[in-house]
Amino acid sequence: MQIVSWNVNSIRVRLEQLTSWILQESPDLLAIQETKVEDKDFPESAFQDIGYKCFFAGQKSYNGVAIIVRDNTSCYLLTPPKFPDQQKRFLGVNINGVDYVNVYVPNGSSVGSDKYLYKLEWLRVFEAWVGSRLEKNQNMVLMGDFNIAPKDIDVHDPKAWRGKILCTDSERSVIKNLEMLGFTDAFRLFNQNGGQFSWWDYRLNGFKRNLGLRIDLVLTSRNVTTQVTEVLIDKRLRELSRPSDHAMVITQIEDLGSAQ
DNA sequence: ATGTCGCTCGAGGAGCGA
Repeated sequence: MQIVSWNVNSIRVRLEQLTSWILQESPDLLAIQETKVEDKDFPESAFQDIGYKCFFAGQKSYNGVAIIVRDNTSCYLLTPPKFPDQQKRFLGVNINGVDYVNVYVPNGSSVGSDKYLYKLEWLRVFEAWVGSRLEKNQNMVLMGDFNIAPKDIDVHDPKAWRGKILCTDSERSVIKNLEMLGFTDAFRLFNQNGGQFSWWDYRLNGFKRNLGLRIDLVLTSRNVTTQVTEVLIDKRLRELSRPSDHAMVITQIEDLGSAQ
């Protein structure tokens, strides 16, 4: 099972990049964030034309998530948590007994702002949902744009970012709490190096200078972690003209015998 | 270094969010 997380930053602008990539790589599942499109305008047929089907939860202008799978994939949608409002940031499916949960965690703007408080509240609801869901199903993959750099090694300039948005102890404690539930930051199973980022600001020529953060994560539950064989950050689409500001995270998971 | 994108509203460019 090859699964991909990508913050597309407008699926309409990046549609050609995305469908071309799918045709080349034939992934099994894509979790897409920041589609920025209402459901009635989601470009569903572009994926149907290449043999994939879509689930999507969108809104005008902001946010929006989608899960794209092969059209013969047998799956059902998960019931989302009760979040504080209607922003479209969560979409989960179950395939062969494994939950794939796609999240676009609020950015939080700046520490202390209303948006920051909303982010922490949203994360509290999410964390509680994960805890209760785990009691029913121990096979879980949490993936998406978490808008949290888990550790200083995930930040190009930890001193400059210390205590700033995406790097506060309050945000990072959410990752630690999920780890206490048994989840693992799968990328770090295979790569302990610094300088490994998934997002670079469009400004300041951030990508070419590798001024990035690793905020796009795949967190696997204990049962799944043992089956993960590879996690890569694929920067190829970030190198194209008119790129998203995020790179893809690609994860390979072997079959889960116990999950069937 | 207020830097760059994408979106909306509405018809040109300001304002918002990231």
